[in-house]
Amino acid sequence: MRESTALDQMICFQLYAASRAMTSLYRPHLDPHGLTYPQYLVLRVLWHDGPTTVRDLGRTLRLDSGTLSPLLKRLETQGHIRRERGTHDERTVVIHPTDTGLALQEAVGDLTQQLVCATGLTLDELTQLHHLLSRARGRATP
Amino acid sequence: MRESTALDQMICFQLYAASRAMTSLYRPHLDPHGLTYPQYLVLRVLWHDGPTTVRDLGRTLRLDSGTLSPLLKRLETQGHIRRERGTHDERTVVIHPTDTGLALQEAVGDLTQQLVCATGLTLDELTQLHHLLSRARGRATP
DNA sequence: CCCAACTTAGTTGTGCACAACTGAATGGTG
DNA sequence: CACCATTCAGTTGTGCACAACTAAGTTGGG
Repeated sequence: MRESTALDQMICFQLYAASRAMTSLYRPHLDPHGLTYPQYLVLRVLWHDGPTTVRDLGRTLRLDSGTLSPLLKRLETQGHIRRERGTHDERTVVIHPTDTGLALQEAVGDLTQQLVCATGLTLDELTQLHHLLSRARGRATP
Repeated sequence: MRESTALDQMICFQLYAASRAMTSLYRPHLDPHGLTYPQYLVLRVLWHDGPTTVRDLGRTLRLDSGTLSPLLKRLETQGHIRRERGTHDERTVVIHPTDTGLALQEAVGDLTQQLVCATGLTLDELTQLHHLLSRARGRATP
């Protein structure tokens, strides 16, 4: 454990490392279902909000079409989602979860609880962390 | 600003989004020097510690050789580093910063200060955030 | 009505991350 | 000494991220 480097003082590196570490905690739970973490995030939005445009997925997850388009193509190939042109705006594409896509919600289960435990932080600390991250991100992404 | 989704409750998503947002704050400062954020992290280690093995870079940054090898090849092509076989252990490769690599330290300057300000968090909050991230990451990466 | 500015989704190209693997070097054990 | 598990750097293949671009659709001002 090397704590002497100036790196360790850098919030950005901490975020970078913590984000990858947390994602790697999700991997063993998602891999069996053939999902990646970003794919899981897309499905979570669909589970929660129902059919959603690519545009709104991008707004919610802060990802652009350059990232989402190929990701959605893979989810479509796997049979988890279905694309549909918008009716009153032909530019938009509405992403619909399929039955198998909806079934994944039960199959994957609630990972949040387990992974929150894996960090070993108390509920208070997690709330604090959540709050600080929201504030930091709020400024960074106008 | 949509705060109603269950996503917003997820620490992991917050980390994921905050990490990308912070990295994007570094980008305009690093782009002019032809550096990416991970390349900048490698150089920071070299500036601080001097010549370092690929193995130790990986330990410090939590990256494996699959990520570092091509990254280091690009830094070498740019003339910022130099590779050298270890003397008493022929398996290791020691990464040396070149003169131009060292010169980048002055050229890039101290970004931490500016970017810490960009988040709009107080010093206390940043210290808290640093502490919480260290703790969360400590458990996640044994 | 018309067209220029904008929005939307997709493509292309580059550079991470990471799993799985390769091959060379090392070091301990019989 | 011989052998074998381990370590180290690198390669291969897949899937994000993101900049820059394209093409189709929409919209508002003249």
